This record gives sequence, structure tokens and C-alpha cells, in this order.
Amino acid sequence: MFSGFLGLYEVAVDEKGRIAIPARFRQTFAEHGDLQLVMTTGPSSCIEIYPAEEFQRVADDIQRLEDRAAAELLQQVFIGFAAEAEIDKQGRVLLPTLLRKRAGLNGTAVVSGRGRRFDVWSAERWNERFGDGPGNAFEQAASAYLQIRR
Amino acid sequence: MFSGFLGLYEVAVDEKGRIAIPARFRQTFAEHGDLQLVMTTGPSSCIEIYPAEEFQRVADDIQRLEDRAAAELLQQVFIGFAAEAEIDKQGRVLLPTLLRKRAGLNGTAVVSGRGRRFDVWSAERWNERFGDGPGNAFEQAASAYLQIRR
DNA sequence: GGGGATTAGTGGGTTAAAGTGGGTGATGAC
DNA sequence: GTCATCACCCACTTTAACCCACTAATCCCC
Repeated sequence: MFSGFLGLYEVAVDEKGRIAIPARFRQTFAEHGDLQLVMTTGPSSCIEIYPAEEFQRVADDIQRLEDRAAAELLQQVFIGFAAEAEIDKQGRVLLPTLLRKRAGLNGTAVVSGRGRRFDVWSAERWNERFGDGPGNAFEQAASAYLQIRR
Repeated sequence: MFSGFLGLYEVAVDEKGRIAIPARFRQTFAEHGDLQLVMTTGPSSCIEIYPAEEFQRVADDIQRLEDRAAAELLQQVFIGFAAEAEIDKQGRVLLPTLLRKRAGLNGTAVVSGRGRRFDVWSAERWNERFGDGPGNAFEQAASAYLQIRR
């Protein structure tokens, strides 16, 4: 079985700024016996959610970068924006206001598994990138597809 | 005998968004002793269905791509859209809502064997591409045919 | 080739779980 | 003191998992 976060879900962002973590993802947390997670953001402005352990691993990787200037900068955004949280009894998390604003989240969100982490997108922005329109991510990835299909 | 998924089938998509996996294909899963499958999508917007093992193999190939930017993008679509499922006792799978939307599936679907995976198309779209109309896939592939016919 | 048996494919009911909205009281900022 | 925010909890709606039953197609034997 594929281990990690996999798949795409549409969820509601409620008045209080919470989303329900898809049950499948919650299971993955449960398997690690750890409901702690860390939210942060990256270049694509969506909210990135890591199990606490995985976040630590990435933070360590940043620390070890040869290029000190890059490391400093990365820390500033990756760790600077980060917020710890725990999944509540209803299976939800509160998304911090700052991250929510940056991601342009309100109404519906799209949750997208990325293996060791998962991303939360505003439905609107997600559509721009991955929807049917011209120049979407599939078209951009077209040449890369040719390399993995045989 | 050719091992893998082969052939073309017309199946119904029911109210709940399920399709029956053609019996021949189910046999292929049974031979591997594994009913786990992974559904995702690609450039042609149909639903692509992989045995779990094969999906893992492709995901690994993506991971290993030299071009990191391409790998990142491919992961985002290939893994981002993916959903795990198991064939139920009636031989069916539930197609996730978002994949179904992207593929424009309702009513009848066309299931098309592709060797190591198989594809599920909306009957409508499949006809546009592979039906009798002008500029269909056969015409587009005409020159490629010449390379394999001797 | 006809007729019965078997399997594939389809529809839908039931039940449990997931997802959602919102109330309430504690906490801390202004 | 007042207001906003957040944690916690309750209750409702929707969805998906599971199972049963029917119909249509296929196989096989006579």
C-alpha cells in the first residue's frame, strides 16, 4: 500500500476558519500515534501541513544546507510562518489567520495529498492551476510525462 | 498470453459514482493476489487506474527524475489527484468525486486497457477522440503506424 | 441449436462514519 | 469591563461502505 498522504478532497472552511482533515489522512496520523501537526506555507502560497516529526526532518535539512544565505532565508519563511496544532475530537484543525489570508482561503478549500505532507488550497486558486483551462499544470508537465510513461 | 490490461469495455456509472471493473481486469488483479488499486488522472483528463504496486513504481520513477522542477510538478498532479481504493465484493470501485468531475463522467463510461494500467473515459469524450470523426486518434497516429508496420 | 447453470453487471436499501454548523464558556487582549 | 478568539462539545446532514437481490449475458452440455 502507498504510505503517506494521497488524494484530493474538497472541504469546507467554516466561519471559524477550521477544516476537517480527510479521514484517510487522519488515519495516517493515527498510525504514527501522533496527532500533532505543523502548518506553514511555501512558494505556492497554499498552506502546507506536516506531521510534527516530518516537519522537524525538513527543518533539519534546511539547517544543513551548504548555502548559508539560502538556509537563513528558508528558515525565515518555513519556520517563521509555521504554527503547531492538534487535530480535535471532530477531526478538524483551526487554520491560523495569517496563513489563511496568505492562501486566500474562504468558503471551499481543496486538500491535496503530497506524500509526506499535504497542501490546502483555496478552491479558486487551485482551479486556476489545475482546472481545465489552458496552460494548466498538466500541460506544463506534458514533457515530463513522456519521461515516465513507457 | 498478453499479461496486463487489454481491451475495450462499455460500463455504466451508477448514481453513486461506481463502475464495475471488467471481469478480465479483475482476474489480472487476482493473479497478483492484490485487489488494491490507485486512481489518478493525467493530461487526457480520463481516470487512470493502476494496481497499487504499479502506481508505486511510477511514483518512484517520478521521484528519480533529474529535472527537479518537473518532478515536483508531476508529483503534484500524479500524486495530488490519486486515490486508493479496493475492489468490492461486487467487483466495483467508487470513483472519487473530483476525478469523476475532471473526466466528465456520468451515465456511460468506456474502460480501455493500456497494458500496465487502464483508463476510464466518459463515453462522450472517448467518441470525440477515438470515434469516426475527422482528425481522430487514428488519423493522428497514421505516421506512427508506418514505423511499426513492415 | 435449445435450455439450464453460472457468472457478469446493475440497482438500490441499510447502517455506520465522515463532514458540517453552531452553541457555550474560558482565556486573553484592549 | 468589554470584546474577540479559541477550545470543547453537541447535533444534524451527507456520504460512503457494505450487503442483498435482480437482470442480462455467457458458457456448457445435451
